[in-house]
Amino acid sequence: MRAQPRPSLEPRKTPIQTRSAVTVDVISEATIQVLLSVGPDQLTTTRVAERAGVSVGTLYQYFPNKHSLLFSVLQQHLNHVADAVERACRQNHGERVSTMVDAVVQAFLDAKMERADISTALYAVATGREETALVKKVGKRMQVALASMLATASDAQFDDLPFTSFLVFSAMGGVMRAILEGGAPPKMVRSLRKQLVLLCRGFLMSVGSCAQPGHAGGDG
Amino acid sequence: MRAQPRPSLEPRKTPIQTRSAVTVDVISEATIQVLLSVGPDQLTTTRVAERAGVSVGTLYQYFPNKHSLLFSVLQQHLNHVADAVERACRQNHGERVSTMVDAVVQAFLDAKMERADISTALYAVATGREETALVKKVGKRMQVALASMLATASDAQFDDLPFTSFLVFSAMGGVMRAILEGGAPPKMVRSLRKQLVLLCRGFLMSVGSCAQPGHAGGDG
Amino acid sequence: MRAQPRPSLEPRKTPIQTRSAVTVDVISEATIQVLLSVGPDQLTTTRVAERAGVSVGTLYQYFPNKHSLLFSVLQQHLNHVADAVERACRQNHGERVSTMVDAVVQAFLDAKMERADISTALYAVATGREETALVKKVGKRMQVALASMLATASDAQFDDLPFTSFLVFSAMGGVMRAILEGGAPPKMVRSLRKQLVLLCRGFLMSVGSCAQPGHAGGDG
Amino acid sequence: MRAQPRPSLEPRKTPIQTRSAVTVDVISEATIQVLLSVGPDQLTTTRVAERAGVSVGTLYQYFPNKHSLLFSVLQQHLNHVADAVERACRQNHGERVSTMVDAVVQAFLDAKMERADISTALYAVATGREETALVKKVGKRMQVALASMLATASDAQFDDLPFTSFLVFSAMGGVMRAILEGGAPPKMVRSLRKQLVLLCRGFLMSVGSCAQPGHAGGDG
DNA sequence: CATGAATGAGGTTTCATTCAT
DNA sequence: TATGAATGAAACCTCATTCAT
Repeated sequence: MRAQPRPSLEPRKTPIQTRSAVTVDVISEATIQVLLSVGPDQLTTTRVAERAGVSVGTLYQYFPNKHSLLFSVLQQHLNHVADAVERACRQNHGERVSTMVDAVVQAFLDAKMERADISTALYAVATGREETALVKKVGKRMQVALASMLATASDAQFDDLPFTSFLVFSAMGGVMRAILEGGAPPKMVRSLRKQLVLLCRGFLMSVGSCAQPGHAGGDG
Repeated sequence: MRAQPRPSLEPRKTPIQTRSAVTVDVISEATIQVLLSVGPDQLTTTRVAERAGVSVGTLYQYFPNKHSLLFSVLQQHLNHVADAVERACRQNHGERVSTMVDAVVQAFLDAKMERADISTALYAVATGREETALVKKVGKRMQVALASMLATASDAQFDDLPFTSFLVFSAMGGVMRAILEGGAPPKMVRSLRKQLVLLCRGFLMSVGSCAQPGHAGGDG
Repeated sequence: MRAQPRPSLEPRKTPIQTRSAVTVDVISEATIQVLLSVGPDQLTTTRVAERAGVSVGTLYQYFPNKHSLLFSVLQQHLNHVADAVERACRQNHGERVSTMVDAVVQAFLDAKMERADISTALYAVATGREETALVKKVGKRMQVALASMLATASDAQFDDLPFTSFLVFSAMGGVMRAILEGGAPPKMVRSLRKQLVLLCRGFLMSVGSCAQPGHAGGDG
Repeated sequence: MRAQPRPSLEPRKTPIQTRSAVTVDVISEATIQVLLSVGPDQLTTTRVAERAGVSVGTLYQYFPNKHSLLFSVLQQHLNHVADAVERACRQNHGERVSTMVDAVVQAFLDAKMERADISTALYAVATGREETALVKKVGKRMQVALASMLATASDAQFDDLPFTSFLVFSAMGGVMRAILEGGAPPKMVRSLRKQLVLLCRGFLMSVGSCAQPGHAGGDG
């Protein structure tokens, strides 16, 4: 039987016991590996199970269907990145824009590069409706975090913070993707960080109005 | 891991006669429609043929396999966009950076928005190895055009033009994608153009060094 | 001309468990039945699976493709026959030519007739390149066995044993085929054996030179 | 539409006009070529038409369906061989067995070797019911011719001429096939003729009773 | 809980045949 | 009469999913 009306995406059992948790991780990791080695079209549940060293049956104990497997891996990765960005934002409230940009770029880049293979593999997964929605949702989280940080900038004010944040993140996202799918030239990452900072800072400078010191701009 | 022959992507017969040419177009258009209505995973050659109002057999007369069908549609679209961008670049050699940015953003945005449905549908297609490679290749074309235009800017110079162009395009691409997949808010497109210009201009100002001090070339 | 991958002919999984082994046999037998009832052109994997009482999927667990299924059945049969002939040859080293001929004809005929239906059905299978090659290879085995037995004949010597054996077997093979495809008249088989013996013996007498002068070996 | 209840095998139009006759021949020859170059499984009507330099439509003007095309080619070849054999038999009534055997072997071998490629290609065609029946029928013709010749042998008499002829031809046929499918070693054909003569003669000597000259021995 | 053989709907693709031009 | 684009039934084969062991 083929996939019917897209049943639940929730993992089947919350792994409380250690063994289960390990199994889930093994399967998730195997998913990435298969994704990278044969691509999303050749990814089959059997193949993932094989690579994970478990039987298909076991895989289906932890994930109700193939879709949920991919979805879960994507979700995990996106959340990981968003968490990092949120943390960075939280820690830089009240700073100057330049500092903020440094911090966010750094956090975003590090989170993505930490497991560049995963980041790369997952682009091919974020294809369906639900995936696109998820990407959007988690993206929103980061945008909100960025926006509320920028609102506290000591040296600038912004008109349309939601849209501005949206632009910053989608631009950064586009660059990341191009880099990762292009097969990240090793040392380019170095200069990448600087350029990304320039890109974001340049933009924020353009759209923000300088705030005179001592004049803590009103609205949030 | 299974070896995949992935046979030729070349169309099977070059449509010389009118009827054939029409058929090919009908099929390509149907592909877009199906992509938009059911998504890439539910896209089947049968469905495409149905939507096109031809038989599967006919589809296979013009495309050797499903993959080549999708590839062809993607290629067409990307080339369309790249052509527009190249044209814009060619026509603005020697101008000031600001003008250049305006022109390129305009061209890119228009080309993408002209058939926003196609642009959107195809994100889900640019997933496999070959597709990614194609995106990269056509992207390169645009970057080269941009770079050689920027090299003639009357009011600025750039250090690493290839990388700079790469960044500009991947940033713009990222924003476009986010907008399109987000379901382009109607009037947002207006402001989008302005913001995109700011984004690119801001970045280029940051990385470029002003050319002739005191000589603010008078443009129209 | 189209390149044909013709992928592996190797069975997909060696059936270790009892259930599997049974399944493989059931499928092989069904293949024969279908071959006999509808002929090779109407033989489809679905039909075979149906007849075997399993699903197509199961069939494909054990045979990577239709071709391998037919090949496997052919191989099994040919080996069965060749084994019988080899055994007969081994057991009659040193005998007189007449005895040898009796033994070989008997073995060959019995092996073929034991499952006359299979023998008959498979003629239609030995059609492609690989099948022809297999027939040739297994034929060679029998010829070698025959040749090395004839070399030890107590009452004759032969010049060109390889070619002689080749002729003996291809002649016998031709007769067998004609009989089987003609729809073996029941009692004809009786006389067939005698005639086949005459055919082979007559030929071997013609090409072989008598060994012991004065001892003109009589008939068996 | 697929082949339905095996419609007529008769060529659609008897080619009275020269042009038609040529076309039919061109198509028949193309069939052989395709058979030899890609094998029976890859033989398609389109492929044959291409090779023949005509359109599929034209092919279907002369042959009602694919089956009839193959059947016709087979028939032509078999008749050609049978004609040669019949002629040889007719011309050697009243001769001695040895002469008869020489003549028949010669005729058979020559007819087969004249277009060894055709002979070889067609083995793969004589697979279905109708083809087998045809082979049998034409074989019968030759057997009858042989039998009625042997009945007039000046130096021997035979018990069961039908069966004897059947054996002679099926043995010869088997050898021919093995030689042709084995890829006829060039000079082997020379010795082949001699061996074939020995084979047949040896057998006929065994089963026939010598007739004393002048003594037209009755039967047992 | 784990296993992996079995399932079968359904996708991709072919190709004999027709018929409008 | 020749053409070859169009047809669509049907073949091959895959793979998500289940369930008896």
